[in-house]
Amino acid sequence: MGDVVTIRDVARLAQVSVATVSRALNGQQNVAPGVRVRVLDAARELKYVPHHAARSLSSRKTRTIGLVLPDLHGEFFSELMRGIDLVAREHDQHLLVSSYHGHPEELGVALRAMRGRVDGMLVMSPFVDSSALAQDLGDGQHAVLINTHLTGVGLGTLAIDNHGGARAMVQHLAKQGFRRIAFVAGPQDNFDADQRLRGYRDALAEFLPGAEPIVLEGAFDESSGNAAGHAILAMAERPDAVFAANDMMALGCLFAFHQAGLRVPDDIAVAGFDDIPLARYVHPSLTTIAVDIAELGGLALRTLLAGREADMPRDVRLIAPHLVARASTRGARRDSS
Amino acid sequence: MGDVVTIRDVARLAQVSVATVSRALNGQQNVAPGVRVRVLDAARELKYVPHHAARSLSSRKTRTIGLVLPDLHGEFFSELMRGIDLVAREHDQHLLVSSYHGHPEELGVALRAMRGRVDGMLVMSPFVDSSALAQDLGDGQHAVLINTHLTGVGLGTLAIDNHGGARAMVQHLAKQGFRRIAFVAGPQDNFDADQRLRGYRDALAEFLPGAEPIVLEGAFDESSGNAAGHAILAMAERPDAVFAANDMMALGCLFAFHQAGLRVPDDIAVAGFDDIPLARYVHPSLTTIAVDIAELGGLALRTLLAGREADMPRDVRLIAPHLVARASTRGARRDSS
DNA sequence: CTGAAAGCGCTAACAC
DNA sequence: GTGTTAGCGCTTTCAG
Repeated sequence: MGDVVTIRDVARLAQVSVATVSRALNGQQNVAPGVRVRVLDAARELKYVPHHAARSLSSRKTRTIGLVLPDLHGEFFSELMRGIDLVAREHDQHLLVSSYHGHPEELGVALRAMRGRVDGMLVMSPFVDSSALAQDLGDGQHAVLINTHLTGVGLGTLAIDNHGGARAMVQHLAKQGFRRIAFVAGPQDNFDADQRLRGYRDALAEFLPGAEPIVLEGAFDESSGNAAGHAILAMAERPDAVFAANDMMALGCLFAFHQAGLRVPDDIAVAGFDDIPLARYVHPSLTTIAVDIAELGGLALRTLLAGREADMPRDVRLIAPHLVARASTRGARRDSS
Repeated sequence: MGDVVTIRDVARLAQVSVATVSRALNGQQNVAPGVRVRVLDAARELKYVPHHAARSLSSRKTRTIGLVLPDLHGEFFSELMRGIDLVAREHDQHLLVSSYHGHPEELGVALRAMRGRVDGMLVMSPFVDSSALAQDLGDGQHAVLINTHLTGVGLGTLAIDNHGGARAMVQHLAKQGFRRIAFVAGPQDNFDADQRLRGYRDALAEFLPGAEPIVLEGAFDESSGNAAGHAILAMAERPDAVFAANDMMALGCLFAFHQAGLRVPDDIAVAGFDDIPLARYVHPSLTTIAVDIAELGGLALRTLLAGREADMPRDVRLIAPHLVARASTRGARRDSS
């Protein structure tokens, strides 16, 4: 147990009081230059490191921010964390990570467990109904929501513009000459999935008035996408393009069509959403909507950090994704508009 | 600022002393049943949540473990964290995550910053020379190393058996009938890369005695793999198989060969290491060595947690990876041995 | 500029 | 069983 060296030891060695040590170490101005040097030397010699719990108990600051996520699976969260970590480091903040493992009912526990450990938190709750969140966030906790649908609680929110992204994709497909565009939806209780579906419907009405929406169920994973692909193959009047609510499902479709001997995009076009790394490597490469997830995370933290000084922006800020046109939707016709 | 409710408020409402509140809330036995109920009710009514910093200052426990990583990029770290998080939750531990962004010199800072914040830490330092680590870990800090080469400091280590994995791959290639097996190495200062190279050399001597090692430089990324692929294409006496030290480089090779019109595996076989998700989706699907990263992380945490009670195992425990044979190394001949 | 001292909110002896 | 009290290691008035 070598970690017994406290501020007192430093004070003794430097022949000053603990108060002076504290001031010197925290870079305050009212310390005589010579004394400061003595303190710093003593601290270095003893390898003194301030004890965090003590410091945060008395200063009421933790210099750490909490990150409450639904899960830790996959590339989305790793990218999100990376973006957050970059900004955290910039502001010398630590990151306390917690996942509630897809169980919304554990979200409250996770949030409460952060009391006294963090100065603020970033919370993500991708469920359509996040109202339970409001209670656990009720008190003066600083928080910013990520991709979470919860308004009227005075919290800032950063989210991906799913509606706009889906709209851009439908527009692209229409421009490429596709006329019967099917949509493979995501989980019903997922807010992102819901917005993408709405974007599809709205854009269809806008760019292909008269075209009927063709919506298939899906669950954001490859196998449900594959199933949707087979369902499409079995349709009497087959669509000429499929837009899946995320890339994994689009890949599932792609494989279903491959197996059936269809050529993509000649026989049928396929598009996804997210731009996962795989998207550019499959054959044909997948047209999709790219989201800068790291930016989403970084911006969320910046919002949180800024909110502690000024008033927190209470609005929903949307991150605009962009279309990445690849081979899987290369158009039959070339009507430019 | 609703978080002003302290243990005192609960004590007052429940008409007991703070000590009793503490005991009741911490589930100690010496509390009268009726009193316990009163305390619990009061706590619930006031929405009391213990203040972490205060608790850990006085109890000298933080119930959190630190995770110090070289980076947060990509699937390896996300899987590692997922495995760790699973075990952490099991033991009701929080996770403080910190990355030193590939700068070994910042590792010490990261480690020191954890003082008083964690009960122990999981540290990963993939550099061949991790000796600087020893100093910053010198005191009685509980720690377990992950994929880190540092012996003699009395710390447990969990690592992937890179040597064994590379050996298994060479054996597989030899069994498939390949005779001139080239190796695309990883960064020189990376410990995993170094061990994989050794495994290749040793296995070559073992399974194909007389065959000369053919080693190309690489940097663990796709472009260096691609460059190595082109270098191989330019060789007078071309190898019939390429084993890259990781999957991304193997993919780079694959694309180089595709571009050159070579057929894999008929003209040349390609193999990687890691089994990233992409590996099964490329064409031809990539033979590789699969590592259960989540298990690596989970086991590391278990080791850390166990070490606090019993004596920490000071040895290096190796996680055995396994061969995943796919299309990219389908053999020309069928000599079984 | 510096020191003494009062807490921060909680746990853990130690009494009763 | 329960209350009193002394810290945990640090920051922060408040004097000087």
